[in-house]
Amino acid sequence: MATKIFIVDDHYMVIEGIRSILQEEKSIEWMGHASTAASCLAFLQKQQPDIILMDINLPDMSGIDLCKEVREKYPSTFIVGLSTFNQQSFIQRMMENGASGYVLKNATQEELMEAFQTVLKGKVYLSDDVSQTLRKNADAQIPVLTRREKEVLELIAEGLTNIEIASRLFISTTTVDTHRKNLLAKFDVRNTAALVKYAMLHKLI
Amino acid sequence: MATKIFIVDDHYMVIEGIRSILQEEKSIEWMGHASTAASCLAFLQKQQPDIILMDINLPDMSGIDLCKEVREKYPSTFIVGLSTFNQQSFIQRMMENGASGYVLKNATQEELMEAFQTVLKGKVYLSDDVSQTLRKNADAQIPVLTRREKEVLELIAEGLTNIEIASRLFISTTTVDTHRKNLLAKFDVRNTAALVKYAMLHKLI
DNA sequence: ATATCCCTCCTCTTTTTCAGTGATTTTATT
DNA sequence: AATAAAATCACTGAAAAAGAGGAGGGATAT
Repeated sequence: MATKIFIVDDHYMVIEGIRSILQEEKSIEWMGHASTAASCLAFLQKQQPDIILMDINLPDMSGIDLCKEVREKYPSTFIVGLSTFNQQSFIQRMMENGASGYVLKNATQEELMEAFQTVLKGKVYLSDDVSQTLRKNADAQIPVLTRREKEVLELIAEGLTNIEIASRLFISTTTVDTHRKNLLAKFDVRNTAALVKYAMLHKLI
Repeated sequence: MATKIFIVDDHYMVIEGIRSILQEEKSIEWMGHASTAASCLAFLQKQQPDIILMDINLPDMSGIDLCKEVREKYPSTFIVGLSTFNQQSFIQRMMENGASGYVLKNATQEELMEAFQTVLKGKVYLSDDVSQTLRKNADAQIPVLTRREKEVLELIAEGLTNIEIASRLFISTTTVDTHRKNLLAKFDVRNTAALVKYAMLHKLI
């Protein structure tokens, strides 16, 4: 039985590329593609592929969040993350949300096929570059932020002062200050500038 | 005579996608592709295509800088920027550096062909989404930074204080402060946090 | 029930940034 | 050689953030 593959990516060129790569593979059944998270979810209500190749940058929802939702609703469908970004923060969060693999958009046909075979066995597939990135930054785990910390972080990055943030969130300025200090500690940085850079780098804001 | 096309992009899937899209076009001659700026420049020493489709994210050099270099050395070759990012900062800087067009990676075959035809006539082609983005942010031009301002900005984002930056650059702290103030003014922001966010957003650091 | 995490609030001191003005010297550019 | 742009330095005062420490209440999970 052929493996049913579905793609979620908003770039026509990438879709065409994958289609062209998989065309001659007899063991693959191309089920189609979606360019938004919404249309992906709509498709899944009718049919379930074996594997979804999922871009992490989608117009309506983050692929990272979509991954979580799909895994919860359709646990029998495996998800392989697909991205141009070889960054541990993305990979880590994608895997945390139930992805079975992660490949980059420069993956070859062989890599892609190997990823599918590995994932179907219930194992995890990471391309060489990706697993290298993970190993390299094994110590530098991205910190997990609380709901409040995220809110404060976003307002900080927008340029608001503690006083302004406090009045926006209806809390005391000292509380905002505490959150700020916790953020600095979690990210292991010395000041706001480095904090914002770090957060932007890992797409936390 | 067929139009000679060359692609610079480090993503195999995108290359395959474009090749597949252009395959049936008789008017197009596919000259090949490069996945790094270096191999692109090496190729150009031997052959000159009519149009280069150039990704702005390359492993060894920014496509924006590569664009400038190629335009200076080979003025008869037109360049069309290619990116997933529909951001005015990228588009603007690409065009400033001599690109004749800018298309997104979700461009259709028709758009691509239209882009080529327009560019060959010496005109500028921007896909609908892109020109819309430019119009929308016509007022919010990204500021041009001086060499020193860039240096200071980078050190600020790394979390250094004025005193540290001063000693790193062998200048007075008041000078650093002046650069800092100029940066805030140019970006029209109130503090470091917003400055760093803005700079990261537009990939200036 | 008790341990843990999150959110909340407080004081005090030191350091850094922000705002406003003004000015001199280099370095390009025409 | 003239002009413009960039880089350099300085002073003052106000505002904000960073550093250190302590503390209580509420939710949740084991």
